[in-house]
Amino acid sequence: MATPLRIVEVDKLKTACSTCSLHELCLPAGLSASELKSMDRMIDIRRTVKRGDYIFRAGTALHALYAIRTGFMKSCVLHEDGREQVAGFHMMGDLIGMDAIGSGQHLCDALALEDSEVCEIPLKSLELLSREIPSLQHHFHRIMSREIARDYGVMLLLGSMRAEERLAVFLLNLSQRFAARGYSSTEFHLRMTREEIGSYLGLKLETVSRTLSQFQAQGLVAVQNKHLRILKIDSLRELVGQHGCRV
Amino acid sequence: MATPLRIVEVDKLKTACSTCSLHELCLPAGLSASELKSMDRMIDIRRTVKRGDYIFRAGTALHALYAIRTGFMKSCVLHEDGREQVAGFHMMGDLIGMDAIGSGQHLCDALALEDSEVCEIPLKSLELLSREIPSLQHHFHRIMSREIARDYGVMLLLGSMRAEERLAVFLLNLSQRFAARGYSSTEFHLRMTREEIGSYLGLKLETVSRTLSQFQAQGLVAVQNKHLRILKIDSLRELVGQHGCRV
DNA sequence: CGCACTTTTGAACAGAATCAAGTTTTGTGG
DNA sequence: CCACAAAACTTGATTCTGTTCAAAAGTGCG
Repeated sequence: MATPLRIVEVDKLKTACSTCSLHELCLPAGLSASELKSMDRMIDIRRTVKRGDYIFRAGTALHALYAIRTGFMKSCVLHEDGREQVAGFHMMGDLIGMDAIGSGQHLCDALALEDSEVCEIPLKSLELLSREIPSLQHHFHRIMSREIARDYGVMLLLGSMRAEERLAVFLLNLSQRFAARGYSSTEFHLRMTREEIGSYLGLKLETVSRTLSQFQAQGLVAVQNKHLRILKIDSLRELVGQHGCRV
Repeated sequence: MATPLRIVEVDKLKTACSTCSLHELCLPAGLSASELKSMDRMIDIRRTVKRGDYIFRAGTALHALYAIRTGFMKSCVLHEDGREQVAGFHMMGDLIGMDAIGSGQHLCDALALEDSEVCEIPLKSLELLSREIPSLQHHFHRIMSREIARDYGVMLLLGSMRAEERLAVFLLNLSQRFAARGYSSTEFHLRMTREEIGSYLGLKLETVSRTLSQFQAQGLVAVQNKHLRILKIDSLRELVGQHGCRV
């Protein structure tokens, strides 16, 4: 029996690892003391990035993957003619830069939407250590796979959902990710502009604004600028998939 | 200087490996005889699938990855409410099933659009062998990364392109993939229906049909049923990114 | 404190979806 | 090999969602 993909749960995140402050990468359980030490050696380079700084840019060579310790960032895919689109928003515990392994060059820009801190993880070191620690190897594969799964969810969103649904999915996804990190699932700050939300969802900023206003009028959320409170999370969930079943 | 992503070249494919008949997976060069033998042992299970057969279904446990030896298939992401969307079309040399590593369950259906042959690659074996053969390990990472890069391209397409551009990108992409496999880049059979093309591109089948007719009227292509000939490939390329720069 | 950026909201417009009808192709069984 | 039914495709007319254009109000950063 085929279980349908639940978009809003695509990137469930496990608990954090206090030892190395990396989340996605720290999952492998049951590591020995020496293995943990190797992990720490591998990810010892920390970088602080200010709001607006690039972590990496499209076209530059891949030096390392980056695990986000704190902060919030976006990645943008660029098209030849100058069009760009937000490919994802990333927060504490996310690993970014994996798109560059294939060609050795980054295919997107990654920039900080607020002052942030990242850990550099040299790909060579990660691969080296992966060969010694099977659970790390498998874990890394799972992280890459989850990124693919997330992308499939976005493709579904962009390809077959109406504006209201897209925004609802977006809010539910943020909610769930904040919750997984120990923050409130119903009240949070939108670190990005309406335009960036629109870019991610394949909508214009006006549409995002209008739809948010509509949600507020319906009593689903309370928005004030970047501060958002989800009032009826179940109604939001119902909204996704109920309307616009254009099969 | 940031080099923008060229969608139509996202999944460039290298030459095939005659030894094991796997393409994406066979790239690592300079393997020793014993390493090649290990590779062959790992991928010794072949499966023939008839047109319409599923290779795997969403919700089922991940048993193996599948390398396509011959044939043509699609993968479909499913939404809770029954909506489904084509997430990709796959042909000789492609590796599918990587979305399932994260959760251990497939998130999409994969089914054959024509009689095909696939090689099963047990994930455990692949990870085991990867630890012994660094070039295989890196190569596998590159394959996963390329899938992520492809997804970013699709996101850009779905999020910011108009119908004509989407179809042009689609045709150029097919053209280039056929060319990379030694087939004609200008003349090929569309193995999928208009509806499946539409699903992949976030369009309705009528729009796909109309746009194809329009391309034909403009002398860009010659279509007859599933047979397609690209007449002005440069015009198609110009079409992408020229129009509809809605930044 | 002021200027630039962001957001909201309205009105007109455009592109693609929907609805609908007719045609062609394909696959199956006699 | 042909006949027939089902599936796939094309094309037209209409509708609707989201974009575009525009203007005003609000926010926040330096």
